[in-house]
Amino acid sequence: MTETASRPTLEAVAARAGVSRATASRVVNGGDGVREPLVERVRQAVEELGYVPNQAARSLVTRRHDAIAVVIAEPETRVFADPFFGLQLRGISKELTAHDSQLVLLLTEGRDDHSRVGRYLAGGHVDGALVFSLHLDDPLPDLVRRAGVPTVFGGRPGWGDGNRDAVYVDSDNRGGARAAVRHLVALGRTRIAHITGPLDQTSAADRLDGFRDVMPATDPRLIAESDFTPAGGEHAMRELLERCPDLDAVFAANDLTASGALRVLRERGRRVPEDVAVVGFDDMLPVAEQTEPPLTTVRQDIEEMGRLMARLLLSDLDPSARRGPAGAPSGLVLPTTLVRRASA
Amino acid sequence: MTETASRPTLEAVAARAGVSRATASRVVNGGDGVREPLVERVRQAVEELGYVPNQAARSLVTRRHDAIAVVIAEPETRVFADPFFGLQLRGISKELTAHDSQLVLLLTEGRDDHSRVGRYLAGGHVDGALVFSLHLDDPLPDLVRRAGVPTVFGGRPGWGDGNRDAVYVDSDNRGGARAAVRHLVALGRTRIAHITGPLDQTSAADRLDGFRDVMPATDPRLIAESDFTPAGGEHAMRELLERCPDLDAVFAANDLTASGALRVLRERGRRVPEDVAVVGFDDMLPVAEQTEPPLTTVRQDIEEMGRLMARLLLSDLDPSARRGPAGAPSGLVLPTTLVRRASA
DNA sequence: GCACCGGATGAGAGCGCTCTCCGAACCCGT
DNA sequence: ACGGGTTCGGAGAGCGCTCTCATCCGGTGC
Repeated sequence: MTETASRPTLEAVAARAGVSRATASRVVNGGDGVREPLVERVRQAVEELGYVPNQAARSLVTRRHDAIAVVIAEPETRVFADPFFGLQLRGISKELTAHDSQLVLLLTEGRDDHSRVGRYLAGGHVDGALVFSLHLDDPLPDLVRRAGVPTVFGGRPGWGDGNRDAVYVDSDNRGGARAAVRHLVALGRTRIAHITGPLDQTSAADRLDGFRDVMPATDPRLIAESDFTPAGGEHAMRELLERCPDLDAVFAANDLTASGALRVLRERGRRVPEDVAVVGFDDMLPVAEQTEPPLTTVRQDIEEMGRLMARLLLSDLDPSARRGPAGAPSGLVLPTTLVRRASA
Repeated sequence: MTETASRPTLEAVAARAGVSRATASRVVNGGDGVREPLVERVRQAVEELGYVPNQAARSLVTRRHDAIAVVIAEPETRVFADPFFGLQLRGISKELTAHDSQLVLLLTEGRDDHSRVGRYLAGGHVDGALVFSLHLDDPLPDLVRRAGVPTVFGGRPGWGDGNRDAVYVDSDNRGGARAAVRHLVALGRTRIAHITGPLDQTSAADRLDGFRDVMPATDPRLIAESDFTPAGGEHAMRELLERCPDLDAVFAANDLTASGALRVLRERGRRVPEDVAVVGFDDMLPVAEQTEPPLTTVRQDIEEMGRLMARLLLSDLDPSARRGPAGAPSGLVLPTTLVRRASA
């Protein structure tokens, strides 16, 4: 115990158990085809020596790494201003843990950093990748595809080039938007405005589509493009009030935007929800619960989304559960639910 | 190019460059002691073949992994409700990238999961660890120490057992709290209350200490223990108003708590900041900027904290820059700054 | 009782890399 | 030109593991 020596090897375990390295290996890897008494002896040796397999040596021969990369590409610092990724990571982590896989986190640092990620993925250091690519013009999906690593995307990637058969998990942005707007309609609102997110992101585009599904003939002046930020929400709200002073509801593409809109409405003396009903999207708790009044919004199960991505990837990697090349479900969409608070 | 064959090995590079594997290796690892023309030839071969070193093979012999673990131990889902860890991760990632190291993320799933992390760290899969352990009674620091992996802590760990010489990076919670309270004093406030965080976390304890530094003789009824949540803040604020209706300022241990307090103050008709001035802590943007009124608070440079942790760990690992065993700075405390908004 | 069979075990060959020798080549001074 | 010192480059031994194969065992059918 006092020895600073290196960790025990399989060899040592085998010696202690009085078996060959091969048998020891078999036991360590599940023990199939080894008779019980031997299994027991090896197990005990492992225990006594505190043996932990050397992953590097193992990878060298198996070419598996029991590790997957999580790539988060977001130039903005904004990324972590919201709990979104954190929750996804949590979901991913849970699933990976259950499969004894490790999570290698790759954050791209600015626009030029993509090649580093590409090189890493192509380098075969991980068994697969979960990629969060939010922008339509993001070079990342392409890069990843070329790296030839099994990949699952978080959020529907833009339909560039070869992304049509990309595997992804997304929440039902469109359906959620529909639910939100229908809720406003049910409230008797007729002049319903929409503050969009940046439309180069599929989530924002899908939410806009959902809005249009319910309000196909809406006055274009009731739609203001924005950027998912509170400041953007304020700006858009001012614009909308100017263009359409008679609006009686706002569906904001996310909670941050909604909070900005709320502020402007208050400032202009419009009561919420009496004069103007407001619905957000995301159910970003620290925001949605703290607005004045608390925000009615659309919740997505973000952690579940992460978990699902991981599960999908892992099943993709597991040869024993290989899905047919055809008919593979390439997109998985999680339901969203409306959370009623005070704002609508 | 069409071949699905495995990636090129050093052997292949060497062959193509017309040198031995050893020389190729030397070039790949910096090229010291190899003459220019050969270096060039090898570089070119690497380029042409798209050679990427097999990290597993390399680790097997060097016993380095160029990877560090980031351990985040937080039983609550709360963790990612705030951008704190995200920003730290960003800082850490930046620093690691600059050193060609990878980031392996380990999230503990509940109380019983510590042993898994301990095993992983002890397993020698990573070169070092950055550990976020927020609770005084957290078993993690102990575990990590026993795993014998070089470690830097994020946030001052509790002074349990052998933690006295733990290396950590923290922000100046105490100093920040002092600044916050001094600001309130400068505003002429005399009945200043403090809503604490959970006092089993060093950050909360340190902030309380800072409060006491400035208000040593404060009425104990002006201190309410809470839990860093908005709901907790509401509860504490109600309690405080009941006990001390004449209070004219509140220093909340974090922004979430402050937002809850703000809501109660508004509900009770106290004007902020006229009747009661409020200061928070963290400068958690989505919250602090959105409260009504916007929150005066204490900002900490979280990303820098992450970066510093990584730098510290890496320099610890780098034998060429080995610091003396004695006199090693074990704690690094980053400054905090007061951000004035409208609430105080 | 003997050839035969199937399953459990061991021997050994690598996986791709680094790094320690060593020999070869080259520099200088004389 | 030649010896002594310096580099530079190559050969080869592993790092710890998995996995194929050969081996060996006990049992079965005739």
